Amino acid sequence: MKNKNGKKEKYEILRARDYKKSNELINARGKSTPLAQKLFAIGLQNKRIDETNHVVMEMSGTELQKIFNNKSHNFYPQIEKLCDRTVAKEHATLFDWNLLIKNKEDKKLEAHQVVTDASFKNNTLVIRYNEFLTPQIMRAEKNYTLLALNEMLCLKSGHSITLYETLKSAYDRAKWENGNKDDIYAFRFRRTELKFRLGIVESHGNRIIKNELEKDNPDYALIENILDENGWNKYTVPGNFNRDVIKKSVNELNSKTSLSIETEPWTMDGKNDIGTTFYVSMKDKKDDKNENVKSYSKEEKDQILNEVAELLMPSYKLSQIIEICEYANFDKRKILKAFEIVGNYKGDVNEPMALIKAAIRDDYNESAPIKGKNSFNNFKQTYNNIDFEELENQLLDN
DNA sequence: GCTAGATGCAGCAGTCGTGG
DNA sequence: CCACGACTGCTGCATCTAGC
Repeated sequence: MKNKNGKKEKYEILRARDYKKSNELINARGKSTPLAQKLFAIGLQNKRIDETNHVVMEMSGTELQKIFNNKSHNFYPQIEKLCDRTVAKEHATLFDWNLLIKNKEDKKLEAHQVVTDASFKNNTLVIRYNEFLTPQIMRAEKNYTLLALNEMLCLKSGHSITLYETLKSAYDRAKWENGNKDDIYAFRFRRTELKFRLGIVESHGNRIIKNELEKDNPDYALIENILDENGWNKYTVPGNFNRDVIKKSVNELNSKTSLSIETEPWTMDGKNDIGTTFYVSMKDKKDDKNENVKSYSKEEKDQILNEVAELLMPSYKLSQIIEICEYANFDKRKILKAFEIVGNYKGDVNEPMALIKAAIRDDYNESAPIKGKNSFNNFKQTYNNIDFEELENQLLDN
C-alpha cells in the first residue's frame, strides 16, 4: 500500500475516480472477463487516439499490480496471457471480448471484436480498441453513465460488473425521465435476455437467433429452444439461474456498491417465471453517514487520518486535514475525491476549504477538471447532457 | 537490491445436480 | 424454493530461484 518513503501513491486517488461508459456499450450483449472490463475502466483514465483513429490505452504493469492489490509474481504472466492470441482456447484473452451492437439505421446486429491489438512489453500494457468504439469512448459526454471505479474494481464476479453497469445506467435514465428524482425504479428483464447480456449464452452465429434478437420483441422461447437443441444453453433450470447469477450478483452489489437492489420473479399468466424484476434505488446518503459514524472506531479514524495526512501534508495543515476528515465522517473515498477536485481546479481557489467541504457535502461526482466556479455543481447537469434523439431511439428499441 | 519466473497450495467462481 | 455439494478451472499468495 505504501512505497518506500511511506507515501501513499496515486493509485489510491485513481480508485476514487469515476468512469464514463456509453449506454450503447453498456447495453450491448457480449462476453468478456472481469479483468478485461476492469482494465477497460482503468484505461479510460489515460486514453488517447492514435494516428489511425483507434483508441489506445496505456497502463504501467506496476500501477496495475497496485490497483488490483495483487502482489503475486504471477501477475505479469497473467497480463501477458491476456494479450496472447495464441494461448489455448479455454484461456480467456482480451481478444475474446466481443459485443453485439444494434446498428442504428437498419437495426441489424453487428458483432464486433472489442480489442484489436494488445501487448505487454517493457512493463507497459497497451490496448488498442476497435475503431467502431472510438466515438463510443471519446465522445461519451452524451448519453453515458457515470460509474464509480472503486465500486466496480472491488466486484469479483463478471456478472456483477455487467449487472452493476446495466442497472446503474437504467437507474440514471429513469431518474432523468422523472425529473431527476431519486426513487425506487423497477426494471424487468427476460431471463434469456439477461443470459445474452451477461455473456452466459451466445448466438453461435445462428441466423434464427440473430434475426430474433434484431426484433423489437424477440421470441425468447424460440431462442431458448434453439439454444437447448444445440446444447448451447446454460442454466436450463430457472431456479439455478436465479440462485447462482441473480441472487449472487445482487448480494454483491448490495454489499459493495451505492445501489440498493431488490428482486422479484417476473411471471407471465401465472406460469413459471420468465425473468426478473429489479427494484433499484440509491443507498441513502444520510444512512451512509450514520453508518460511518457508528462503524469507525477511534483507532480506525486515526488510521484514516494518518493515511490522508501522509498523502496531503505538507500541502495542507494537519488541523485542516482533521477538520475535513471530521466533516466527511472519515469517508476516505469522499475525502480523496474532494482533495483531488481541488487539485485539478484550474481557476483561483480563494477558499479551498470551502470548496472541499462543498465537494464532500454534495458527494460531488465529476472527476474531470473544473473549468469555472459556476460549474461546481455540474454533476447535476450530468443527466441533462443526454442526447434526446438517442434516448428516444433507445426507448423505441425497448 | 530489484524485478521477474516457477511451483504448489488454498480458496473462490461458475455450473450443474440432488435431496428435502 | 432452499441447502448443500461435486466438479472444473481460475485467482491469490507464499516461497524459492535466477538474472541484471
